[in-house]
Formats: sequence, C-alpha cells, structure tokens
Amino acid sequence: MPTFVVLKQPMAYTFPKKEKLKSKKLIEQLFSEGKSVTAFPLRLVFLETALEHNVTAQTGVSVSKRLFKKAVDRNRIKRLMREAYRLNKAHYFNNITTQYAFMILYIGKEKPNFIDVDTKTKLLFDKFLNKSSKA
RNA sequence: UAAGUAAAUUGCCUUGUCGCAGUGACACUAAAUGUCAUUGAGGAAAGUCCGAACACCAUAGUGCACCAUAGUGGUUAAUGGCCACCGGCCGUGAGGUCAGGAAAAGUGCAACAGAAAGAAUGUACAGGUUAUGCUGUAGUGAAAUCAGGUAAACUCUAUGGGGUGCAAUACCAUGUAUACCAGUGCUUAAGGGUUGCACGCCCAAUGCUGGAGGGUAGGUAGCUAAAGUGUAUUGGUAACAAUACAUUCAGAUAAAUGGCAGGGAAGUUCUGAAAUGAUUUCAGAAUGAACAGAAUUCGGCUUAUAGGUUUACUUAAAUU
RNA sequence: GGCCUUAUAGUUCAAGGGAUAGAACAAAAGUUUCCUAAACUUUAGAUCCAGGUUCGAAUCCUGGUAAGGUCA
Repeated sequence: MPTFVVLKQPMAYTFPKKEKLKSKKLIEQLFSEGKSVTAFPLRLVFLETALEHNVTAQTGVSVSKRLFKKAVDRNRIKRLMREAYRLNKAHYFNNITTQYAFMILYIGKEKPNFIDVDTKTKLLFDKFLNKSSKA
C-alpha cells in the first residue's frame, strides 16, 4: 500500500512547484522533438534536456477539452495523475542521472478511479525505463 | 387526509496520514531553501444575456445612420433587473402570464378558399319600395363593412446609448530587421488616426499604410477591504433605505483547494414485531448525496440541480 | 478569461412569412450489356433543441446545445 511506504520515506514523495513543467518554450520543444510511450489510457512524452533547477525531472499533466467537456472532470483526472506521479516517481527515477522533461497525457474517454491511474502509471514508467535504457 | 399554488432555506459531517497554493514569523548577508503558524471554491464559481466600477483610445465633440427599451408610479451606483398598482389572457381557486405606446401621418403585406382582402358593393332568400338605392340572413376565410387586421413588417413617438476590453493598461528583462516588396509623401493638398458616414480635431522625414517575414512569448504591478458580509432596530404595502454593533472571508497562471484508510449520518429499499380508519412506531440488514470548479471586481437575469426543512394559502372530502 | 461566427437530405449548397422545403453529387432498385463502367428511369432521405409573436415560422424574437474563429 502507498501509505505504508510513505511512512518510511516521507521526503521523496513531494511534488513542489519547481518540479512542474511550466515553460511554454520547453513544452513546444517537448512535443516537437520528444519521444513517447503509451500504456492506455496514459501516454508519456519525454525529452532529455537541461533544466533550470537542480531536479531530476519537470513534469506536466494534460487532459483534452475535447474528451472531457466539464472542468470538474478535467481537474479530477489531472489531480489523480499528479498524485500517481508523486507516489511513484521516487521508486522509478532515483537512479537516473540526466535531466528530463515529461508530459503525461490522458487519452481515454472514460472517467478513471485512482487505482486504475496508479497501476497504469507504474506500467508506463516500466515501459519508459526499458526504452530509455535500450537507447 | 389528498391534490395543488407561492415563497424562504439548506446544498453531508468527522478522525488519521501523505501532498498542493497564498500570507506571516523565524533561521540565512541576500537569494534559493527549510521549520512553525494560519487561510484556501459556489448557489449557481456556469452561460456571457443586461447593467456598472476600473483602464486605455488626443480633450471623446456635433449631426445623420445604427442599436436597445416601451401601461403608470417607485427602487437603485446603474439596468432591459426588482417592487406596487391598473388592464388583457389562462385557471374552480390559491395564483400564473403579457416587447401592454401609435393603424385618423405615410408605405407595404394577407398563400389557399372566396364575388370581393380596398376606395370593392356580387349571388340567393326575406323585409321594404311604384322601381332602384336600402336593411337583415346565408356561404369562404385567421379576418368580410368597420373609415377592419398586421408595427417580434418598414415606420412614427418617447427615453437611453462614444468605442474597446484586465490577453485592458503601465513598467522591467530578453531579443532582433532602421533589412525586403508595393503604394504614397516633405506644397494649397493627397494620405493616415479618431466608430459606420459627414463635419470638426489631431499626425508628419531614421514619415505613413499594406504585404510577406524576423524576434520575445519570462517577470512585476493591475489583484482583491468591497455599492463587502452577519445580526438587531427604525421608516416604507413592498422592492429598498437609514442607524448601531460585530467581523476580515481564495488569489492560482500548463493554472492550488487533492489522494488513501476509517467512523458517523438525512434519505431510500428489504425483513420482523406492535398498534391502527389511512398509516405510524420500534428493531435488524443493505445502500450512502445532485448540478457542478474561482481566473479583474461587483448588482441582476438565464440555464443545470439528488434530496431535506420551514412558512403562507387554495380546492375537495371527512370530523368538531 | 474576453470578443465573434455558423448550424437545412450521407456531403456541398438553395429557398421575399404562404400549398407537398429545391438542386447537384452520393445511396438503393430497375432498364441496357456476356459482365462492368457510362447513359436512362424510379425510389427513399433533412430545417440542431425548447418556448414565444403570427391565421400561418426553415425564415422574426428569446433561452439552451453543438461546432468553429480570434486576441499579448
């Protein structure tokens, strides 16, 4: 369970402002030059790059207005995705030396619950590690 | 008790833990960072339909055009909102609803049907008359003889409206291109700006306009104490106003207000028991909350919304 | 966040408030052909939704829904 692990290592499970992907320029660069992996209904777009702050990655989440008309639904999905990223990133990315920009997209049409998003996020990061280690 | 009408109000509560954003204090030379404290979505935050505040457009002017509104009075910062009254229509009723000025200023429109839908007078029958004109009825149609209907047709009347919107606007940082093409021009002027047009006003030689392109797309202010909110009293039929006291209540920007694990609840369904005229009470089990997320700020309107609670009233039946 | 535009057959477009909403392409059936194409004949198919004004609304007015455009 996530809560059990959290009690042991509270420091790693945060998601402060400087770990968020905000620069418009960097986001445009990410979508034009970055690669992607998919674990439906999630897609991860990533790019190895140099960041302003001393962090392993800057990450953003996105849900299309086309797929979810209501702001409540979009906010809910983005919160779940951020939460899943926060709880899983330490386990997967502690050994990475270079800096990355990430963007996680939700491409499904159904509203998910947290367990789905959590398991899919883990699957997504597994795929990402495979792909990046090969390259 | 049943069926209904009109309002008001509420919009799940709570514990632990891990996170997010703002503000303050402390540590630190400062920044970054850390610790602690504290605050953190709605009645519609929505639609952007009205009205304002505020900012810029030179000072925002005059006329026409254009747009909006339309019984009377009141209310307000303002309104197309709201309140009261009058009138029309609907409802047994409580109530609901109405862009509710002008057709004797003018122009237009009326399919089909019908003799005829405007300067027209037909046909049949009856009445009346010497006879005709005349009067009534019939048939068509939404409307047929009356100086008719239609203004959510043009129009007229009255009233109001300068334009654009916080991606406004100001400043700082970064970065280039005073390059290229077309037009025009240093002169009474042409041209451009100012709202669609006219007048008026304003602009000018590293000029102005258009085309095609290049650069930056980071930060700060605007940004939340306000026509604020709550309670009480007074005035007013009411909308609303005045006074007193209390209170400080979100400010994000790929965009905070969340995740997980419990506990409790209104309500709903089922089972059992007791009483009863419908039904109610008690016990147990299951289930466990609609519409929806601030984006400069207010006042309204409109639309979405599971249920719960309260008040006033109407109709019908029964009882006293 | 602000400001605008549009919505009619499967698609692209018409239709001064008036009879059964029209045209082209596409679709289906048939004729022709040994078969297909072309050609010809026929058929089916629509006013985004809900109110209002009007005798009568695709058209006028109001409120929703959906799809698009634009800004420093």
